Amino acid sequence: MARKTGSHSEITGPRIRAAALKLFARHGFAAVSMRQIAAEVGVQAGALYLYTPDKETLLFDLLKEHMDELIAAWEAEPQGKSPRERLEAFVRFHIRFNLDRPDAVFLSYMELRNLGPANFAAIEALRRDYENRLEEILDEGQAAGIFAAPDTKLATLAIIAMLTGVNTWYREGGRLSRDRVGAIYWDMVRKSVAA
Amino acid sequence: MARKTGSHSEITGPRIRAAALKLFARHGFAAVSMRQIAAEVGVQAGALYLYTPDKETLLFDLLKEHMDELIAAWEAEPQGKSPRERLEAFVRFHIRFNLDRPDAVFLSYMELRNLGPANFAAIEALRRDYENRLEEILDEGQAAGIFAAPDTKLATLAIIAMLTGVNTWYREGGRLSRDRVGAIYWDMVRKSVAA
DNA sequence: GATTGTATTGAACGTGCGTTCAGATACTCT
DNA sequence: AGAGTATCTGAACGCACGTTCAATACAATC
Repeated sequence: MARKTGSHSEITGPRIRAAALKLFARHGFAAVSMRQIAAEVGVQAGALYLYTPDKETLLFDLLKEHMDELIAAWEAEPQGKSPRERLEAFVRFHIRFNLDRPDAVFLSYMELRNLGPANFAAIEALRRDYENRLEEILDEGQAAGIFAAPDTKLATLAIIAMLTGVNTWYREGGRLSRDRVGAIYWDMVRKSVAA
Repeated sequence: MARKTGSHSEITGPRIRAAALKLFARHGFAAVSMRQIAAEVGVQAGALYLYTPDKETLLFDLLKEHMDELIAAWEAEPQGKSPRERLEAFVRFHIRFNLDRPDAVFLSYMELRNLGPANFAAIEALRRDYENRLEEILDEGQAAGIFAAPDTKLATLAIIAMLTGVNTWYREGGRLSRDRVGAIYWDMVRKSVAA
């Protein structure tokens, strides 16, 4: 046996990335073998190397793609006029975006240490880029006198940690809808930096 | 060669746990081999099995010990009278305790998935126990009318996520002292649930 | 100084790892 | 129909894994 009927790289490629994302998120990068990923796709391990030069690059591509999507999605979001409107948009956007991609979010926070120095630096830079969007909102509000965060850098990190934490407990069909969760977190964030 | 000069279980046991904690936190549970842990201690891999029945139990013992210490330390903390005093004490305690044990905190959040169902449930129960301490403070304050969190359960999770996030960026000798960080976070937490 | 108990070695077990590659089959284009 | 390209198999490489255990050297007790 060799090439399989109906095989196409535009189909197999995405399926490999999807399988890797799911398995890495569930069991951890180091605990997942190339053979397991291949089995999930229904292919032999050797075939994966048509789509990635090695295992680490497969992880890196997933993380890079996630961060690029995150930043692009935020830039596509309608921007409010006031810092207050922009902060509310950020809070609701971050929760919504992350709840749509639990596996990728989990990976981004857990598996950075499995990257080599260059790949690690690339992802870190994207993360800082995203954080800076929030920090700028806080700085503007601070300058306008409508926020009174004791330290906008720390407030940035505190808010992002708080929002990202939603992914650890939120379950679809649970006590609260996504919108309700967004409203509750927005209330806490708003007050935490209020003047 | 067999037994080594100066060898004692009261010395080797803790050294094994310390080496495992350090390596698991740095590289991840699955990525660290028993041989690496043994090498860090200066012993052969077989010797580890005098101190643990298997690798997973070694991880579980580290997590269990950390959670027990966390709860015991909080109970040993002087309890303020008002909910406001107790909340401030919690915020400062959590940051301080976690900054003292970065490796154990990291493990507790990252490696739960490497536990079997029973061990996982045991750690989860301890975590919920700890979270309930904070939730009770918020409920008391809410009843007394001095807090106005929109949802004390979510406020609990949000505050803990925010505080635990300090471990991801704090570096000794950086821009801010631990006390200053505690003060800044207390300001944000206080306002976030303020009436 | 002999005896008993404790701590460790070192080799071995079977298994699975990431990765490579020659060969084989399916698709695409003329 | 046939040539050329894209896709995948299956076997193999050397290496490392978690765990077990008989043999053995040291420590503690008398």
